[in-house]
Amino acid sequence: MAKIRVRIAPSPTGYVHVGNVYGALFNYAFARKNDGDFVLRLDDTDQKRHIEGAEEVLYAGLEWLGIEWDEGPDKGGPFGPYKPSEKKEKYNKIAKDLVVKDLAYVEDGAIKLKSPGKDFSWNDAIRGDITFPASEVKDFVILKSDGFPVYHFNSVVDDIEMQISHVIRGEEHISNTPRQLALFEALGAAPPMFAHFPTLRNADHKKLSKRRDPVDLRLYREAGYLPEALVNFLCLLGWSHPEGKEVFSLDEFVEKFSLERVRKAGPVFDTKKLDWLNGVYIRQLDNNKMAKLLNSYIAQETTIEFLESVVPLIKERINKLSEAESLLTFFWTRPVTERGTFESESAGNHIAEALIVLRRIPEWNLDEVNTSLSKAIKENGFKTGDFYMTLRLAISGVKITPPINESMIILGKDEVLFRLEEAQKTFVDIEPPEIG
RNA sequence: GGCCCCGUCGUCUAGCGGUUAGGACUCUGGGUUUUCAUCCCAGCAAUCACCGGUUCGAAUCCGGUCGGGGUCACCA
Repeated sequence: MAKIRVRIAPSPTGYVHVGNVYGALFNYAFARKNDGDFVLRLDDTDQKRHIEGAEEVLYAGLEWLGIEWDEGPDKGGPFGPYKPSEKKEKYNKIAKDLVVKDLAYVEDGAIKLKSPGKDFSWNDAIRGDITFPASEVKDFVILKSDGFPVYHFNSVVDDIEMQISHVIRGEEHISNTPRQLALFEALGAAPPMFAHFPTLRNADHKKLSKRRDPVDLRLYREAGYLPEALVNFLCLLGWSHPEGKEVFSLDEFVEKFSLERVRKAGPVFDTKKLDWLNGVYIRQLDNNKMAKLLNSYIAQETTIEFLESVVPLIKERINKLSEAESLLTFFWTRPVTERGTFESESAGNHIAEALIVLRRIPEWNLDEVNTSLSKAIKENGFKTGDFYMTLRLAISGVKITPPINESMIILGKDEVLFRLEEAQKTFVDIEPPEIG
C-alpha cells in the first residue's frame, strides 16, 4: 500500500485560526498514527491578501502547540516548492494542456474547466457516501487572468504532485469536493481519500468568524492558556477517547486516534471546559517551570526566585496564567487600611495580639508563625476565621488571598510588622490605651 | 432559493437492536479548610428534534417533517 501522506494548506493570513489548529491536529494525528507524512503547504495564491510575516506567525503557532510537520516551505522536502506562488508556470502549463485537450477553455483571459456533466460521488472516511448531482458542477475558473491558479486548481494539482493520500479537512469543503473530483479526473489522476470533519461553531452555532469570535491563536496564549490544555480541549471536540478519558497528551491522542471516532455534528467552541482543563494542567506544572512561564504574564518587575516561592501558593487558585498577577498584587503594593477595612469587632485586639507574638519570633519561618499565631488565638479566645481575616485584611487589604501565613513568610518579618503597625494606627483614636 | 451535511442533558460527549440512556464541564448542596481555591461526596439536568414505519423489542435501521449549518466567486 502506498504511503499515507496528508497535508494542511492554510493561507498566510497573519494569524493562526483555531479552526486551522483543529484541522492540523486531525491531520497530524492521522499521519503519525499511520506512520505517514504530514505536509505543510502555504496556500498563498491570493496576491491581494499578501501579509508580511504571516509565515512566521504560522510556524510559531504550530510549534507552540507541539505540532510538527515533515515537509513545508521552511523545511523543504522531496515535493517542493511548498508555496503555490512559486509554481505559477507549472499551473499555467497544466491549465493550457487542459485547453489543448479541450477539457478547458479561455474566457476573458482566464481559463475555465468545462463541466463534465455527470454526477460526482465519493466515500467520505468520516461521513460515508456523498453524491452531488451533475447540475452542481458547472464550468468554473481554474486560472485567473493574473496567471495565478484558483484555490481548487492549485490544491488539486499540488495534492497530485505531492502524492497526498488523504485529504482531511473541514466540512465547509464538502461542497467543493465535486469540483475537485472533476479536476482530478481531467488531470487523469486518482483522487485521494476524503474525510470531512465538523467545523467549530460559536455560541450561535455558526461557523467561527474572524470578526466576532476569538479565533486568533495568540489570544489564547496571551490569556494564559497552556498549549497542552488547548490541544487537549480541541481534541475533545468532535472526537472522543476510546476509553472515555478527558485529560490526555498530544502523544496519547496520536496513539488512540482514528477517523472512525470523529463525530459528524459541529461542536460549539465553548471555552468553559478549556478553563477547567487549563487549571488541571497548571496544577500539574512543576514550580520552576510555572515560575518561568508566569514571568511573561506579570507586568510588575519581579524575579524568578520570587515567583518560584509564590507559585505553590497560587497554583491551585488560578485557571489561567493571566490570573496570577491580581492574586500577587499585595506582595509589592502595601494596602491602604482604614477603620472600615476591618469587619470583626475584635480586629483591634487581633492585630495587637498578633504584633506581640510575631515580634517575639526569633527565626522567621512558617512553623514559628503557625505555632505562635495559633497560641495567640487559643489564649485570647479568638475565633480562628475572624482572626485570620483581620490579619489578611491588614496585610493585603483584600479578602481573597493565598494562605496568609505562607504569604507572611515570603513578605518577611519587617514588612509584616510594618503593615500590622500601620493597621493598628487606624484603631488608636477609637480605642485609646487604658490608663493605669 | 438550489445542492450538500448534521440533529443524545445548557456545553463537550459515550452509545453502534434489549442500558435505571453513562461520563466530563457548568450550576446547586454538603464535607475538609484561616479567605479563596484545590480535593472528596451528593444533586439538578437529555420524553435521545418530531411523526410515521421495520422489528417481539429502536437513541440505535428506513422514510418524511421540522430545525440548524455549509456552499453556490477570476477568496481560500
